[in-house]
This record gives sequence, C-alpha cells and structure tokens, in this order.
Amino acid sequence: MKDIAGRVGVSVKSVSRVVNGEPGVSPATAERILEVARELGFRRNDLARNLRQQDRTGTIGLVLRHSSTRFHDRLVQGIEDVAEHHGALVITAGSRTPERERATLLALSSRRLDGLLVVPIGADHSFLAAEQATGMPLVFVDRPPRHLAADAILADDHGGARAAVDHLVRGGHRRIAVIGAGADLHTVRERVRGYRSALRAAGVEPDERLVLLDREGRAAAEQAVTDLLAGAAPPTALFTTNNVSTIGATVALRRAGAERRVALVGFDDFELADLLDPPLTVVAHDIVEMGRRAAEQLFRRIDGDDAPARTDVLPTRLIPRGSGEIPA
Amino acid sequence: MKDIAGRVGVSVKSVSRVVNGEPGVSPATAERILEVARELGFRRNDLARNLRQQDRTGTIGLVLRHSSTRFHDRLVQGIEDVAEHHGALVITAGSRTPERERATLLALSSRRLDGLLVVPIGADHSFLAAEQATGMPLVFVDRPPRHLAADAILADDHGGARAAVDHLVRGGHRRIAVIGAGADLHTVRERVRGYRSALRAAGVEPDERLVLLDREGRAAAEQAVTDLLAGAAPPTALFTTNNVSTIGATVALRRAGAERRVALVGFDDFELADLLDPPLTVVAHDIVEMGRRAAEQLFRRIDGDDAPARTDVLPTRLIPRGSGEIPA
DNA sequence: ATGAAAGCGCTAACAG
DNA sequence: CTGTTAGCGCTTTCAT
Repeated sequence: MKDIAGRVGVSVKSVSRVVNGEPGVSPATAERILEVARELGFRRNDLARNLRQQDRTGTIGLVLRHSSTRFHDRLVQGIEDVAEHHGALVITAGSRTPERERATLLALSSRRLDGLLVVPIGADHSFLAAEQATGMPLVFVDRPPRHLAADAILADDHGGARAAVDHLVRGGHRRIAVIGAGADLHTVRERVRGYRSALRAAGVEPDERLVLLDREGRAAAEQAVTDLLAGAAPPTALFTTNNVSTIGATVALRRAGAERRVALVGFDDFELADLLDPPLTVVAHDIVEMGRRAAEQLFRRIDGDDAPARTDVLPTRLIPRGSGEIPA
Repeated sequence: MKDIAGRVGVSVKSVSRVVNGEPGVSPATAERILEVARELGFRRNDLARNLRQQDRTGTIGLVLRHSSTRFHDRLVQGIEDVAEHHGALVITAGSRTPERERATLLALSSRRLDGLLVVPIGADHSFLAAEQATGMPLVFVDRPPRHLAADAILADDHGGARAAVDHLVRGGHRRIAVIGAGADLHTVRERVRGYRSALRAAGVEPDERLVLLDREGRAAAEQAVTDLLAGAAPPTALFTTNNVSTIGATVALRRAGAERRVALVGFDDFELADLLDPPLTVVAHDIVEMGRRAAEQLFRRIDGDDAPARTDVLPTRLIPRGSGEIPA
C-alpha cells in the first residue's frame, strides 16, 4: 500500500479505504489508486490485516483424515453450505495420525482461525483446553472429544447398530458376527454396544468368537470373514461397523459363494452399495446434515454463545436392499 | 509474550527465544518462562510471526473440489507425503464453482502461503498472473491452466483413451460409444480426442450419435446409455470418460440385461470396480504419484527454481478385468 | 475528503 | 546470556 500511496501521492490510509471499499475517498483519487494497484499487481496482505483487526479472520478450519468416502464429501458439503452463508472460508487440514492431528490442530489454532471443526482420531484432546481458553471455539464431529469438554455432533451409533442387528434377529438369525476396524474409536465401541444389546434383547448371549474388531482395511475384514465361514460354527449373518469392513465382508462372502446364504448389514451407506449383488442393506445417516449442524454450532460459538458444551445426536435409518433380508 | 515477559521479569525477546527453542537463554530462566507460558495457556501468534518473517509460512494450499473419489484421497496422500518431508502444512480449500475457485485462490494467496496447488475447474486463470508476479508459485494438477503459463502435472488422457478404445477395437468392436460429463474440461476433451483417433486408426469414421458428453452425474449417464441401447443402431461397446459415467453406464447395462453383451471400458479406476459383475476394465493412472510430483515441483519453485513453466505427463495403464474383454 | 500517528504480536539486527 | 530498537503491512483513532 505504501508503494501505491507513494506513486499516487496520497496517504496509505486512502489506499486502504479504496482497497477495502470504504467510503470517504473522492471518485477521482479512488480511480487512480485502483489503476496503480492493478498496475502493480497489488494484493492485500491478509496476514497483516488479520493481525491488526483482532476480531475475525473469516476462516474456519476442518481437521480430518482425507478419505474417499461419501462421509468426507458430504460432510464438507454441509459445512461449506453453512460457511458460505456466513461469508467464511473453510480450510481443511489432514490428520493421518494422532500426532499429526495434534500438530495440525495447534498449527491452525496458531493461525488464529475463527474456529475449528474436528473429526477426531486421537485418544486425548486435553491439550486443546488451552486453545479453548484463548477463545478458540471447537466443535467435534462424528466422534466426541476425549478428556475435554466441547460441543459434539454425533450419529446415533448405538441406536443404528441396535436397529441393524434387530433387523437380522427378526430374519431369524441368532449367530451374528460383528466385523470392524479400530476397536478403540468411539463410533466403533458404540456400534458394538448396540450389537450386544440387540442380541441380549433377543435372549442371545453374545459369543465373543463372533466379535472381530481391529480389522483394519478391506483385506483384513475379508480375511476375518473367510476364517469365520471356514470355522467350526460359522455365523448365519454379519454386521459390519463401517463401509470398508462391509466391502471386505462382501468380497469374502462372494469368494466363499455364500453371498445368498449369509445375511449382511453394514453401518454407513456408500456409493455402489445398491449395485452389488445382492444389493447391500445398510444403516445410514444424513452426513450433509451433520456437517451443517456442526458448522452452525461453530458459528454460534464464534458469535459469542457461551452455553455449556452440548452434544447433538442425529438419527440413523435402516435401508433394506437385499443383503440384510436373507433369512437364517 | 509481553504478558509472560512482564510476569517473569525478562524481555519479550527472551520469551521469544524460549518459545522458538533458540539458544541463548539460561536453563533457569527458560524453565520459568515455559512454566508461566503453560500457566497462561500461551500460544504463539503465527499471524504476527509470519508477517515479520517475510520468508516463509511453511504452508502450501491445495484448491480442489472435494469429492468422494479415490482421486481426492490419493492426491492428498501424495501431496502430504512430500509436504511432511518438507515440514510444511497442507491446507485444502474447496472450489465448488469457478467463482468459488477464484475467490478461494485469491483468499489463500492473500494469506501469503508459500505456494498453491490447483486442480482447476475454471475456464480462465489469467487473473492469477498477478499472484505469480508477486512470487506465489502455482502448480496445476490433472488439468492445465487456461490463459496462464504455469507448471502442470497431467495424466496421459489422450493416450489412455486411445489405449482403451484400441482395446475394444481389438475385441472386434466397431460401434463404440463414448459417454462423459463436462465436455468442456480439458481431460474430457483429450479423452474424446483419444477415442476419435483410435477409431480413425481402425478405419472407423466416428459416428457423432455415439458421442454423448455433458452427461453430469450417474443418473444422466445411465439415461444416456439406456437411450442408446434402445435406439436403432445400438453400440456393441462403451467407453466412459470418468468413474461417475462408468457407474451410470454399468447400471444401465445391467437394467437392460446387457452387461455380458456390451463391452465397457472406463477411464479412472475406482474402489469396487473389481467387485462388480462383470468386473470393470479401466484405464488407471497413479494418482499418489501425481500428487507427489505436483508437490515436489511446487517445493522446487518455492526454493527458487525459476525455469520456464513445464508440463509433466504421467502414463496410464489399462487394467483388463472382464467388462472390456466382451467380444463384439 | 484526507492524513498522521500509534500499534496489532512478533522477530531481525544489533548492542551490551 | 540478555535486552533495545525498529519495523513487517495493515487498520484504528483522531485530527484536519
């Protein structure tokens, strides 16, 4: 700006006014300032601007693990819908490991964004208490914070799993296995809890040999199901706790020629679930809505809402497509 | 820092030194400074830091349209691999429309990131010339810039499409339709060009009634193929220019009961392509590598490389799985 | 309608 | 080992 001011022969303040569309500059000088700005390829330095305007940076951060699922896609869509409405930029940064998650959160916080949305993977978020204390609003999505009081928007993992397994029980199944990744994730624990409570409600004592967690990736889930089917007392139905596991299970069933004999219900819908053979029955939830709610809550916090931390739970729904309706 | 300095009774510079792990502070004072810093929940303001150190912000930006494809996922993985190695943070911002793309690019540029990676969707990037002039390195990924000289890392769209259609021709096909979205995208134009050149090389004059572009989304592709199959002179094979079109075509073929009669080769591999029935033959390229190359080129530019803009083209490969080997 | 001065939080450059 | 001074590029405040 100093440069422009020098060339045009005005003060930097006048340049600032013109650049920011503030009133108080005669059209003639404004015109000359704009012209020189264009000539010089001037771009306002928002680092300096944001430093001075202690108020807001007009940017919120989203920290998650990039993935190729509908979850990623839709969540971002919901968030961007709301952010656009608030005139804010959404910046996403990856968290491939708990350490990276921590580093990323601190880095974004140091950049003084207006607020952060987090789809957490770490096991301890207490280090964020200091960020909260400096007034950085934080909203957790899909999974709650651990060792930290903060807002969270979750899906009804327990209820959804319960509904899935109830559905299988109604089909006459008693030996139902659960296959999943990341036993330690809150979502997984809740889904397994729902699985157990559905079995108990049906008077079936859960068989721990049918609970296969920590099977990371499609191949691990596939192997787990293959082993299960080859075992002494194979299950007649499967419940998978996420879409990667669902796909692995699908492959295993097909390889064993059991896809029309063993029922399968998966948590999380995914593109192509209806194209498989048989089409997959899943428990789904509205992820765009989850993103919207999270962003709305974040902007409420940014706007000064200081009510105690709250958790919102969104409903799930069962989508019967074929794989879950195979009788025992 | 001023706060901490006041309480401990040292200068801000000493606090700065300790906070940044610089030498020149006695362990005793360092300890006290760290203690007070923790107490106060101090977080360095990187806005101010980056403003002062004109040099680097240690952050690169990635501007693309969030999607649930392997493309997104893998590209980010490749970029993060390289960025991590350079100690840089990768920040992603969405570009849902050309206008948003423009706004996002300018916003990130104003924040003085070290460089930007762009998977472009707009039709005119000449406005970025001013950013380049201020020394902001720019690397385009998957699609080249338009009306701007900048580095680009592309896939061999023409060659890949050519290989796909050659493959179908070798299977005896002569009536081959092409279905795709976004006729205006560089990738699509190149792929269609490859389609035409393969046909001409086989002595087949392209039939314009078999060229169905601008079919946005799965449903549109599905409808296009359904109409085609019901028409007077249906094709014996299909070439689809992206994975959404491929999926739409798959659905249409299955609905028409033609999935074992009409051959299909798609551009872009996708999760589950091998699970469909018949498994899908696709033209794939290494997207992680594309991300890596793009990030490497960006860091070269950041490190001062000022050679003329260059374009790198990555090879594609045909993965025969079944759907493309159905004879005419 | 315009501008001068001060300062956002930090670090570079130079003293001591 | 420690501190002082100046200034990054911008906006706020207050004059004119």
